[in-house]
This record gives sequence, structure tokens and C-alpha cells, in this order.
Amino acid sequence: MKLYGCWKGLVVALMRIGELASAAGVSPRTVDYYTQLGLLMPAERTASGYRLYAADAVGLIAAIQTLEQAGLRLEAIADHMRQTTDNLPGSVDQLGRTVQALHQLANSESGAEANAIVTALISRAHQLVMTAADLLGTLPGI
Amino acid sequence: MKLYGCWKGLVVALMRIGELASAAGVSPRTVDYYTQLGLLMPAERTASGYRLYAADAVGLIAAIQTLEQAGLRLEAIADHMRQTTDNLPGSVDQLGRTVQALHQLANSESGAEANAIVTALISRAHQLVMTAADLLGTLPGI
DNA sequence: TTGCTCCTCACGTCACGTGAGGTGGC
DNA sequence: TTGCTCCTCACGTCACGTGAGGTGGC
Repeated sequence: MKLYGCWKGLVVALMRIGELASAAGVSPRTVDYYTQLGLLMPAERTASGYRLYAADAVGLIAAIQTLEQAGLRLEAIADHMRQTTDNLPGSVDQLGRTVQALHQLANSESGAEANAIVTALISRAHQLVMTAADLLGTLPGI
Repeated sequence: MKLYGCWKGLVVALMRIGELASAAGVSPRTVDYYTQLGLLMPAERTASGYRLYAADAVGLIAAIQTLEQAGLRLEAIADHMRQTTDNLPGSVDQLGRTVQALHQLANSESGAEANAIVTALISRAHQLVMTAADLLGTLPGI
């Protein structure tokens, strides 16, 4: 039986945990776990307690796993998803300014080991920014 | 007895594991562990196998712990320290270009959840870049 | 002799799941 | 009745140490 519910003001098809899990390619247990951590929110619950998820949960699971592979902790991801103050262009600008400041510092001479360590950080930051660009490019409307 | 050895072409004072550990504020066991992972390299070993570390190991331990707190895995740090191809100004430039590319993407409209997720990545990248700037500013000659 | 170091084996803790079991809805 | 879901307790794995024990150098 196809289930429908109201999510973000629209009538949409809703999925039970098993359907979501198989659509996302993970186990129901994992969906359960993510839900418990607050990474996923069921759009609603049936009277008997079954969780019903909106279709965008599939993309959300993929994105969560991308962030995990990028080294973010699930708790940190959950924290961010709870914040409603997100301002993407603003934070990209801010990052850009910090990178410019670093640019000045990076051209002063330093010890080889300091360079290796700082380069490790920069390379990690670069990897994260590329992941961000990938997500924005390939998942513009999660 | 003060120990001396040759490290990077200079005659320098060398420390045994206990001295290094107390100078760095960690346990000898932790120095042992870092050494085993290849994060620290003794400048030399005595005939009987005692490890002798150069003074820069103190700053290195501090830097390693900064990177750990920034979420890098010890294995990833070790990988980077093994690489001799580090080019800090080059990697900062590369990061700057990627951030510029992201800037374009960030101003196209996207779903709120995509924004939250991408903002999580950017905020993490920002944190790493600030840590890098701190390290360069405060530890210019590790 | 005392305190230090070496090395190794094993245990502790935390994050991230995963298995299993008893329950009730579909 | 069958397969699904709920919830909970406990176990498994991996990263990162840490403790302890037997050894030999200082």
C-alpha cells in the first residue's frame, strides 16, 4: 500500500524504514541508528509508531555517508543539521578570506617540518572543499 | 649525562624518551607509540637500542596533537610526513582556486538540506585552515 | 641497586555500527 | 500466518592509546 503524507507543505509519497533502506542501499538497522542520532527525521509516524520518511531521505543518507568518508563525526553532522543559521555563500566567503590570509603567511620561510604539517592540513581542507563542490554540483536539490 | 649527536648536519643535544616525554608533556608510552607509527623518528639509536630524539621532536609532538584535535588520523599524519614533495605556497594557491570555484556554485540556488551539509564541510575546512594559520603564525620554525 | 629503556601482549575507551530477541501492527 | 517494524541490550571492529611484565643497559 502506497503511503502519502504532508511534508514541507506538499503531499508526497512516504516510505517505511525497509523501503528507505533498500532505496539508499543500507540496512534498516543503519537507518534506525541514523534516526536515533537525529541525522534523519521521519516526516511523520503512524499511530502505531512506524516511522515514515520522505523521499529526500535517500539523498540525505548518501550525503551523510559522503561526509563520514570526509572524516566528519556523525555527531558533528547532526549538530550542523540542527542549525538553521546556515549561510552557504557567507561561509564560502569567510573561508576565502582566511585562505588569503594564509597565503601571506605561507610565503614567509618556515621549517620543513612545519611546512609538512601545515600542508597536511591544507590538503585535508582542499579535499573537503572539493567534496563540497561535488555535492553542490551533483546534488543541487537534495 | 648530556648526549650529543649529529642531526641534519649540526651537532645537537639529544634526548632519551623520558626526557622528550616530560618536555612535551606526554607519557613515554605515547612517545613510544608515535615512534612506532612513524610520526616521530629518533635522530639516532645508541648501540644498545635506546632512542635518541632531537629537540625539534617536542614541537612536533605539539603539532601532531593539534592535527589530531583537528580530526586527522595518526596514519594520515604519518603519510604526510613521509612525503617530501610538500609545497606549501602551491597547495594554498590550489585551495584558493577551488574555493573560488565553489563560490560560483554556492550562489546558485539549492535545497536547504544540501546547504546545511555543504556548510558543514565548509565550516570544517575553515577550521582546518585557521589551525594551519595558527601553526604557521605561532610555530614558524618548528 | 635504582631508575631508565626496550619490546610485546593485552586491556580500556570511544565511535560506529550490527545481531538478536521479544513485541505488536499489517 | 508471514514479513515488517518497534525498541533495547549486547556484541564486534577499529583507532588510539595505556598498563604491565620480563629484559637489559646506565
